[in-house]
Amino acid sequence: MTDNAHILVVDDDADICELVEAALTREGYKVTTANNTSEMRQVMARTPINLVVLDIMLPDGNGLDEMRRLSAQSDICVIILSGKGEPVERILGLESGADDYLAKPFHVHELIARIRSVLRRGQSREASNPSTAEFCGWTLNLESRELTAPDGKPVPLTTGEFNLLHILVTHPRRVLSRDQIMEFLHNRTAEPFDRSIDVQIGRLRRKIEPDPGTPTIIKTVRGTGYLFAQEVKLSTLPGP
Amino acid sequence: MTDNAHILVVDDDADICELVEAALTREGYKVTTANNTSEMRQVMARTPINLVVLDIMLPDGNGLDEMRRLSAQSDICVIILSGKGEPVERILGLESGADDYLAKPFHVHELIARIRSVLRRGQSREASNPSTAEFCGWTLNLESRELTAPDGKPVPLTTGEFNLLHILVTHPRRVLSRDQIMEFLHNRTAEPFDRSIDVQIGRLRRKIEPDPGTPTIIKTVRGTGYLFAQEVKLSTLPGP
DNA sequence: CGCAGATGTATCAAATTGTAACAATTTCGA
DNA sequence: TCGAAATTGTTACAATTTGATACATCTGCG
Repeated sequence: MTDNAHILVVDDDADICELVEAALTREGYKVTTANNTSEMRQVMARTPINLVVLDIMLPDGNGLDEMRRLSAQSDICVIILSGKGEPVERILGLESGADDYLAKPFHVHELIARIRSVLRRGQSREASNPSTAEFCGWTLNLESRELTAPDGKPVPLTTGEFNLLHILVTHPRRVLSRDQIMEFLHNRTAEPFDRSIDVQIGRLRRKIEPDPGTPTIIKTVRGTGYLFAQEVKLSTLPGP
Repeated sequence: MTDNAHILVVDDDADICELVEAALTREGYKVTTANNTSEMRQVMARTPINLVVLDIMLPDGNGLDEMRRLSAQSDICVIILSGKGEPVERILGLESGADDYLAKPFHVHELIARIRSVLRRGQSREASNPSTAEFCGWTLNLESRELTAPDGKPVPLTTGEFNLLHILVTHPRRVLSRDQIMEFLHNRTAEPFDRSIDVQIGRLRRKIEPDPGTPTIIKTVRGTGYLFAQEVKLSTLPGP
């Protein structure tokens, strides 16, 4: 499925479409291109697509709305392309349905890497619910609630720290708002001046960031929320 | 057994029932649907069900109470469907005897994957009523009620300690609320300021944890209950 | 620059859990 | 049946975890 995925590239710039199509074809993917929203809709109506690479700045209307509808009902993955200077973070909230994003201009290699990553993630998501999450050498066991450092030593987590990290690693490369996190943890929305999430994020950072002062794993997205910035490998270990 | 499992889908939304039924039937499962709690009860009274997919937001009362009783006594697996915004801990631990949960709206593929996973896991539980449980080198004989340390020495357990360890090892990697434990041990619910479970947990930890100060086998989930964190091998025949 | 809003974080108070000590209860043998 | 020993539940207090608050820092903007 991953090897032979069918990818739809949607961009109004024909040069970009051509370039990306060539590169992805070389990688062994089936590729179709579309230059606007209506073409995209047509293609998707008649062809089973696994992943869409979508420029959000299309001339004929907002592809995002369309996308949201699609990704809500199907298993289609979405990678967003955004113009430079775009408030990327706002687009990448969970509601958007996007799996990853890439800012223009981008290297084709980077896009290919993201596509692989997203497809792999989608596959394992489909496979079953993960029991472990690996990132930057760390391993979080979601069943036994144990965190293991890159050097193999166990790092104790409190209940709240584990729960927070749990949400983050299962939604990597997505900006999670404080409301979303709060809802996930306590089924309530964040009060106007609620800082509890920030404090917990801080405590978690002190345990897993190499330099908590300049975080590289859990990044802050000012005005929006937090982002698990590293790649996560989710896997399902146990099987009789 | 896994291949030909009989699944009961309980949801008040007829569309969802139909959709899920069609998909699961395609997968080769026997499927029955119910639109409310009383229908569910009727079906379960006359049909041997292997797994229940249950919407917790049913109009006619809380199916969870019913469910808890069932799953405590039988081998029925439960997958909860929840509206979004329910905190995971609450669903998977405290409230229910659920094996997994899925937030609405969900992908049918995702549900199928979870069902497979749960049935696979549940199979070993179902296969037998085990006579021994092994974990981290320890062996608990469920018939003779004897506990053997990794070094082969017998460790005496009191009745209460054995019963507590019994429910823990037979529900590994699942958060058990104090209420659930209390119900299992004494057939009553925990009083508001009842600390007896905590004390017993502490006593058990002192006997089996390498370092009772930082438990790795029996973990606390703050605000919810306790969790047997390590893998357990249940077997029917007395261990070698 | 300085301001306003947002985030980082030390500190404290409240809630929850761990545990020692003791009382109540049960078990079991004489 | 009685009583000693073992077990269990209760209570009080210690330790930990968590959320709230206050203030320090940072960021973007004029």
